[in-house]
Amino acid sequence: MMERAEDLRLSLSLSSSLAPRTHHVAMLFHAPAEQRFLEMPLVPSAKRSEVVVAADEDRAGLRGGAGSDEEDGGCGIDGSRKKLRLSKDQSAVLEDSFREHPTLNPRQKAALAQQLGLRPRQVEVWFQNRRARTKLKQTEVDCEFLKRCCETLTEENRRLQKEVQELRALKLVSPHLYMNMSPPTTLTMCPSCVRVSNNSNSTAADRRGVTAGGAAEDGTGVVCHRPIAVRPQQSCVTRAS
DNA sequence: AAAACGGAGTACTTTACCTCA
DNA sequence: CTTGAGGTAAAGTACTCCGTT
Repeated sequence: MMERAEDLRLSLSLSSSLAPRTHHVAMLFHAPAEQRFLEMPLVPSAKRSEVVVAADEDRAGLRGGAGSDEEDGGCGIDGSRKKLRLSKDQSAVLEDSFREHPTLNPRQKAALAQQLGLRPRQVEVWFQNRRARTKLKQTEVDCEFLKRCCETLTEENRRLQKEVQELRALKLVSPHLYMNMSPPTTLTMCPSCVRVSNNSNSTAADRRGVTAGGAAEDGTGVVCHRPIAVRPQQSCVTRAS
């Protein structure tokens, strides 16, 4: 399906490196390459129908030089809008150019239009739509990333809840053992808790930071699951090695 | 400094065409 | 072979932002 071919063409990687470009495009523009867009490997649209390709080639043959914005509105005799399909070559050149700079100045637009035998307006529209597609893809990638973050935090939360429950049970069963046990080492220190953990006068229970309720209060009313192994520079969710 | 204006960009929509069941 | 649904890309429209006058 066309969708899958498009997906390949638009597939985003988090690499910031740029793929090698063809020379004819690089020579067209003198502005420095903008690298804020992600790499999008070019994969030829394999499933394009023969009919369309033939039509594209016909059109490419017919269109000689650059058209103007006024000429050939792309409408049929009855006023209906005729849909333009860009040829593979045209798309490839536009893609290369897009990787070079996702926005065009008027000179670049005119040069591209002339090179491809398109109207400047068509080049402009292609870039607008291309930016929209890139943004959409990036949004999907971001969404996936946040989903994974959410799953990780949910799992971490589950684990911590379980740990609290186990400690509560242990305290009920054998308080003496509980007070003398060495602290679990699965959590690192939350920076906001350093003040409390550095108190040298604190008791073992204080250092453990777990009250009868399973959590400690720092005097401000804020419940704080206190440190176990202190690492001030790391966040609460960082796992000790 | 504020208003008017134009150019360029984005968001959203429409339309034509393609693929597939 | 035909048809309808769903998807995609090209193009249209409305709006915002920003620099200039």
